[in-house]
Formats: sequence, C-alpha cells, structure tokens
Amino acid sequence: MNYSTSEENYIKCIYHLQQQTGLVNTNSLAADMSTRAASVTDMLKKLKAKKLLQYEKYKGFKLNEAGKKVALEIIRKHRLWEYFLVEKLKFDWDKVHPIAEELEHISSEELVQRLDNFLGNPSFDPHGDPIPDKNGKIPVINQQCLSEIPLKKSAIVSSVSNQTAQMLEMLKHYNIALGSQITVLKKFDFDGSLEIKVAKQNACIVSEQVAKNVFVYYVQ
Amino acid sequence: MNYSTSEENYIKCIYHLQQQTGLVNTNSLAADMSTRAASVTDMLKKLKAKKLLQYEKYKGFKLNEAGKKVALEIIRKHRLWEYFLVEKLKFDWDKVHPIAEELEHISSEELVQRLDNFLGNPSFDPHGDPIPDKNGKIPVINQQCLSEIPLKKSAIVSSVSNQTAQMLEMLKHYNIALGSQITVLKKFDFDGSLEIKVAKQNACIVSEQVAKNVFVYYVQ
DNA sequence: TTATATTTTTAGATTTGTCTAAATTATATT
DNA sequence: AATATAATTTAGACAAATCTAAAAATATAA
Repeated sequence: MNYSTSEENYIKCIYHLQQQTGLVNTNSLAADMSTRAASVTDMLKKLKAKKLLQYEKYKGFKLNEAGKKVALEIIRKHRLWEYFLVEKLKFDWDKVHPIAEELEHISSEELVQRLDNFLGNPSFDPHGDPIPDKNGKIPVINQQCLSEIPLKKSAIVSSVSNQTAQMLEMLKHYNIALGSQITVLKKFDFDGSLEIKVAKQNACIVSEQVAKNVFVYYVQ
Repeated sequence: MNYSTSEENYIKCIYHLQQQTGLVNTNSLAADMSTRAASVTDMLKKLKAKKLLQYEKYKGFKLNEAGKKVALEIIRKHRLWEYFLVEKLKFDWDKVHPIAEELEHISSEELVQRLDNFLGNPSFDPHGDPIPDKNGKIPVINQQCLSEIPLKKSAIVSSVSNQTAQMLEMLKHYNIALGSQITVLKKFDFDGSLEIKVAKQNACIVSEQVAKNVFVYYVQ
C-alpha cells in the first residue's frame, strides 16, 4: 500500500502521541499538526477506511498494528536521513529536522535499505533517537535521565529530549555531545543544578532544566 | 519563489522539449507528461501567471529566462541525486531515474550545495549528462557520436543517449562504461556496424544502433 | 477556397486536503 | 440532575490538479 505525504504525516504524528498517552484525541493531534480539528476528523475517517486506525467517533483513536508498522517505516526513513545529513553532509543536528521531514516521504524501499547499509546500519540518529530496522524493530538502550543517576558513576550521553537550537547552543558550550562521558560530582538541592565532569575537562555546573533533558547510559 | 512538484515537473519537461524544438506544443508536452492536453493548458496558464513562460493561446510556448533558471535548478538536483545513488549507494544506472524524480523536489538549497560538495562537485551524472552548477551553468564537452569518429583515433565514452535497461545490458556485455577508452578499427558499410576495441580487450563488433547512442570525446 | 482533420482551449466535474461556522456529543460545575 | 463549557463532528465551501466532452482555432487537402 502507498500513502500520501499528508497521510504519512498524520500517521507519524499519531504514533508519537500514542506513545505518550495511549489513546489520542482530536485537538492534541490538531495542535501537533498545526491544523484544525475538523481537518483531523476528515483524515481520521480516511485512515480508518484504510484499516490503519482504531477510531470511534468522540471516543479517541490510536493506530492498530498495521498503522504502527507504517509509522515505524516513516520514522526509520526520517532518522536514517537525519543520520546521513549530519554524518555525511555535516549539517548541524538542529538544522536537519525539516529536511528529513521531506526526505522521509521518498517511497523507494530499496533506497532506504541501501542508505541504511551505506551509513553502516546505525542504531541511533544524531539526536540519540533509536532507528527502527527494516522489520520495525526498535533498538533499546537502558538510558536514564542525567538528573537521576547516582554520583561519581561514569555515564555516556545517549540522547537529548529537547532538540531546539537553544539547547544545542548550550550543549556546545558545555562541550557535551552524544557519546560524551559524564560523571555527576554533586547535586545542589537549592535549585536542582548539578556539578558534572565532561570527559577530561574541568568540572562545571548545569541547571536542572538542562539535566532533565539529557539522557545517559552506564558504561561499567 | 517556491513551486509545487507538479509545476516543477512541467517546467523540467518543457525545458527538455524546447532544447530540441525551440517552441513547444501542447500535445507533445501532454504525451511526455502522460497527461491530457486540457491539463497542460491549465498548467500553462499558471506558469504564465508566474512569469516563467512565453505563451500565446494556440501559438505554442517556451520557458523564458526565469523559467529556464528554475528548470536548471531542478535538473541540477536530479543529476546530483542520480550521481549519489550510483556512486555512493551502488544502484545500477538504469534504476535511479524514478528515485531521482522524487528526490529532485526536495526544496532545501543548502542540501543541494552540501550534496554537491560531498560528491566532489561532479560535472557529469552517471549517464554522462552534464550537471549544471549552482548558477545554472552547464559544463560543455566536445563530444561526438561513436558512429562518426575517424578510425584508429582513441576516444573516451562520455554519455549514452538511450538509457534503457536493455541498452545497459548490451553495454555491460561489451564492457563499455562511462570513461571507457574506445578505438574504432573498421566500419562495415553493409549494415553500418563497427569493429571496435574497448580498452585493452579483444576487438568486437557493435551494431549501428548501439554506435548511434554512444557518445565520446577525444583524448589526444 | 472550401471542407475536413487536427490541435488546442473552455466548461464543468472530480479528488484530495484543507478551511469556517454550525451542530452535536461529552465533560465539568453548581 | 440540570446547565455551562469544552471537544468533536458535520455541512458546505475552496484551491490545486486532474479529467471528459464539447467548442473554437488552426492546419491540411481536395
């Protein structure tokens, strides 16, 4: 089956919302898609007719297994292209999202598979988000929020949940990137800020807000 | 200015047709676009309104300078992506056209420029067609048809005008690729076929039909 | 040069995806 | 439980891109 760009954008967006909330409602999807609730209702009917959606009028909705499969294919393409843009074309990671939004709708399956191989079958995109494989299987990583790890335990940065240009700027300043080694030295109860050591640099202090958006996994 | 995928496809197609015929007529564009004459007329009005087209009802049409500039940007993207698909993703050259037809509509200018640099600023695509630079300048090559070059003169294959899978199969069999060195040893008046030597291989005979679709340039 | 054939355009319909405004259903409040 | 508020859907309209069928313009041929 082949879906329009618009259908694919809805599918992807529903997927992300239902990951958080289980059932999705019309208004939140409209907000996330920057469109009107009436337009969402129109599309819900189409996706239900195409058997991608569990949907009862006024009762909320979510993708069924077929819908999730389609969503994961789109997400796979999006993240592989993001990886390509950052690793091969040397884009800054905060610039690649809108371009990947276009590239993810290129339909050739062979293209995706060859791109995957060309890139060395990466498991995570430049933001640390997992890249589903061709069967829709998502690599899992045992990650924890930087603000919650024990003191003195060495950890590696695996993803960043706030992916704005402002956040990138901060992380660049701290010299924090995906793969950076971090140890938390002290937690200040006053404002929740942390004293951390990034790799072999001098210790520094990050705000609770920053810490809550940085995810890490343990090495040892 | 930003154009729809449909508009871009028309612009590109008009460009190719007017390269051959000067003025383009409705029916031939409809044939090349696999659409109806009425649809072409509709689009011509739009492109004229957007000041890309010289068009008088019933009198034929052609792109003006602004239209040609847009066409060359699309062709540039198409050929850069074809180069990427063949050189980096290892697609066969007869498989890449439909994928490049999709990729050429990705809008980011920065993407095109970075892709160009990543590929090493190639001048010709995998079919030997010239890749316009960012200013729309097309590299010229002094090429001649294989069927018309003098005997014993060494030449390099620069492009192939018939780009079907069938042709590719023949050329693969003869071990002829872009960049191959060819010398014509003898011309048979009986059927126009040529005895040629490809690089350091044994001499072989190609039909007039093949020879007419292979273009070369001289080395010395 | 008149009649015929071909090409091109117009008129009006259709599909997809969107919208506004109004109606309907669900939820919250008193 | 009745009513007010919020969420959702329906009805009807619109723009883009296409189509068919008919009309108009141009080209060709007797």
